[in-house]
Amino acid sequence: MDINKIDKKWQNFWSKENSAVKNKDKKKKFYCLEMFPYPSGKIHMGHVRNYTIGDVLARYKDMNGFDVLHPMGWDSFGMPAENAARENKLSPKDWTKKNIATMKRQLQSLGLSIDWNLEISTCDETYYKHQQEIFIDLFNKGLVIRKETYVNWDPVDETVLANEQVINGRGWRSNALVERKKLSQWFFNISKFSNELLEDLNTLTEWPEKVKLMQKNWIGKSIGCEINFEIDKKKEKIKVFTTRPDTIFGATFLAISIDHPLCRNFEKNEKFLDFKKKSSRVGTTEEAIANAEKIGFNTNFNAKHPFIKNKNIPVFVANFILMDYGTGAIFGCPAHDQRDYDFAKKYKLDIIPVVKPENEINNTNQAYTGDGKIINSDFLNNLNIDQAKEKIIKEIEIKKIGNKKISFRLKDWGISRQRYWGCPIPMIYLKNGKVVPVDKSELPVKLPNDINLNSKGNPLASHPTWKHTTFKKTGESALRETDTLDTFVDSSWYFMRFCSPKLKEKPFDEKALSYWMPVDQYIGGVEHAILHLLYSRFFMRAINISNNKVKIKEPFKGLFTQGMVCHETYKNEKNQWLSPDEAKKIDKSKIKVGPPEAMSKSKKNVVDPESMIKIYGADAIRWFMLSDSPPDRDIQWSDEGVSSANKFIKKIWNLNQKIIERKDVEVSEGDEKSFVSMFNKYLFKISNLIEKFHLNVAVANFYEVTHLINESISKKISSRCLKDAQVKILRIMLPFIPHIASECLSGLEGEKFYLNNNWPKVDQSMIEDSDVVIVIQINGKKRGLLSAKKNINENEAILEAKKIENIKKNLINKKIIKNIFVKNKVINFIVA
RNA sequence: GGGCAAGUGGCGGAAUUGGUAUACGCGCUAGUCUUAGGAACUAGUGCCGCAAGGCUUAAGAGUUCGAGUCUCUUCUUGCCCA
Repeated sequence: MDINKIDKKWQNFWSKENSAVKNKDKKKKFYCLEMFPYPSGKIHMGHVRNYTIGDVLARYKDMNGFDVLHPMGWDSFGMPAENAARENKLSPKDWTKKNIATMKRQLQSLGLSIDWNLEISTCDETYYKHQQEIFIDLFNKGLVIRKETYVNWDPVDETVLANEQVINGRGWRSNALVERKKLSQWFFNISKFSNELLEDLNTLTEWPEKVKLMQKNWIGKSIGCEINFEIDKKKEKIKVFTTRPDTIFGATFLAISIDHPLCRNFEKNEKFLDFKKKSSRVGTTEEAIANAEKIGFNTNFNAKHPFIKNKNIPVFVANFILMDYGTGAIFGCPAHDQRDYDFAKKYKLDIIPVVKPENEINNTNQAYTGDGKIINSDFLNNLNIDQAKEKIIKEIEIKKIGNKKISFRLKDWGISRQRYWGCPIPMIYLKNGKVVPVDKSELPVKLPNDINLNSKGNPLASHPTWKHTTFKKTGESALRETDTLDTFVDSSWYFMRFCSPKLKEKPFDEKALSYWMPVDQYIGGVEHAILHLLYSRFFMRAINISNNKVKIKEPFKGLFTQGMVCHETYKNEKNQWLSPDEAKKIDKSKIKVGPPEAMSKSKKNVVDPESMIKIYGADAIRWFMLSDSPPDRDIQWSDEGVSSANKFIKKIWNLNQKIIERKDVEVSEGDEKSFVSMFNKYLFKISNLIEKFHLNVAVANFYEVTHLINESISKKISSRCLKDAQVKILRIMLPFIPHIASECLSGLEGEKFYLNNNWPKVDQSMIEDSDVVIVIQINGKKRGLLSAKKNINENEAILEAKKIENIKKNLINKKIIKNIFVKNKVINFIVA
């Protein structure tokens, strides 16, 4: 058996006979989608796992009579192409093309049931042209806005980073310390949908709770209120946002952001400028701010406490207040907020407790943020926190000094990137200062090929001619926007494009879209739980607004997040990482073995899928990926595991040969019947397991059923019956190990086996048992088993149970107080 | 610091509604065949014990005739947020 030959044979067959293999009478559509890869060079084991899981489902649904859409594409814009291009002297386009060719070949060598006719690539003009159209549509609907904001500036990559691209104050790719910079940027108005995106999570019943919770926290709805504080010496008021208005009587200071308008008063104040410098060194992430030392600048203004007569509280500028959260100002209640507490301690401000904990023991070295009764608060006293919030908001509204306010953590999505290898933003700047969309007839705005990637900053901006254009309507000269779109935009609608990937006139055909969408099962890594999925949910809604023929709101009906592929890590005596291959060659005593971690190039604990496929064949790799762990948990790569998968593949083949060659034997009706019964139970069980994504358990049952058939070869069972079973089991194994299953099936049934590749039907009459095994317990401990007719009644069962030797023995000299009888399951004798 | 998961043999992991804990795979042990074995096959393999038997799902309590599964407390690990 030449595994590589078999792999090739069937892969060729599938690519040629694609439509013939597909099911003929379709009942219902099924859109099976795995997250498309970034073409970084080669596929890795994570891809193998992701796409194998998806392939099992796609093939399973196909065999069950669904009209299956199972496409693949490339998320092919992005910075690595630029970096690699600089190093390799290949243009980003050529580098990307080369990688796609390699990875496509590798994916095809896995035998995936992907319809490659639908392939798309986000860096193709034919794709990004439509993205530019969508951008303009959204702009015209007011969903694209331009605003000046503070951004996270990555000084190494010279680009703007989204908050989520900043990890521990550093750029996610460059690892450079991120700076604050004020820039004019394009934004998608995602915050407009905050509440909807939050509320509609409830409709996503086929999403993991974990992911929904992460999205919920990310959107971060908080109910609070705004309060206007009067300032002495000044006419204007300070508007404060708080989620804890119930603690207003504990307010002992106001704190405003460095970017707050009131700070203009100190633009020439040396002390303030000094303070500003100090605090800009702290990052912009919430985490960095929370961990940084709290420092402040005393404005010497005083604010009037709105509920306590003649009480004034000082106004500080503080480094832990962000202008783009709430109103950029808060009232500080040190007793019940840790940041305020730290600040108050430092500047010796009053700390007035207003919430009394239910269970005493108030640690006075920190703020108390738990539940309790309100104290020291005039008309709020004795209320609990929720009651107090409600009452104080009412009071504030009556006094007309503020109002209830719902605020969200979710910010608008900044999409401008100062990069070359991305979708050009189709906007132009007119001489009169207006910014208008490019005329749709002029799309796509193409990326130039002659580009100098070694220029500082944005290569498109430094291109000599590219940005010069004319405004079609008037013919006047104009300048192009030189920023490109965040690549998250590319992946926010690719699943819509797959519904009509070749369509030239528009991004998608509405009919095709409403037929295929939503994606029935989306499969990918949990690392995209927040951003990609949230952005896609936003896009679907935005397109609902720009195109009234589209009615679908949620793009992904079902979501499955698979675990990572892990491997032990190895270090040599010099503390350098070693690859598994290198580690094998070195004396074991000289190697430090670390715990399994996600495969990563930096730790060198990677295994190359292509070389594994060459050695073991695609099926063995697929089988191993599915067998060792539940799909949603991490899996640990092991050589033993793959080699045992390989053994199993060989065993299947050998078994198949035995069945083909088996002569007819004397048949025992009883043997055959019990075989068929057991076999049908497996069929039933395995189908259920696949539906529930318990693929590793399905694999375990495949082992069992294979053993069953193997053992039955020497029994008095007709060859016709065994062959029938073998055909059925190969059919249901086909989604897992399609090459060897097809090879064996064609051996059993001839080349045309695929014309009838429906999922085998379970013979329900064969899985109903006439006998059951009842567990006999004494005082809850198992003491015996009773085989009996199904539905045996209590009296009879107890009589039979007492005849069992071990039960008799254990009941000697004991008084039975009570019998517990659960039909077909258990008898429990309670004895004194 | 907060939220959410999870904790079952030497390892990966099974276990409809509470009803035979440890399926299946790896590893290990012994044997058969072989010039050889990192091949194949057969048998065994949770722990303690010679055995009878007892114990066992992170630890401890609780509910129940009966708990891996439900409740509470503690510990540990992972993820997300701060």
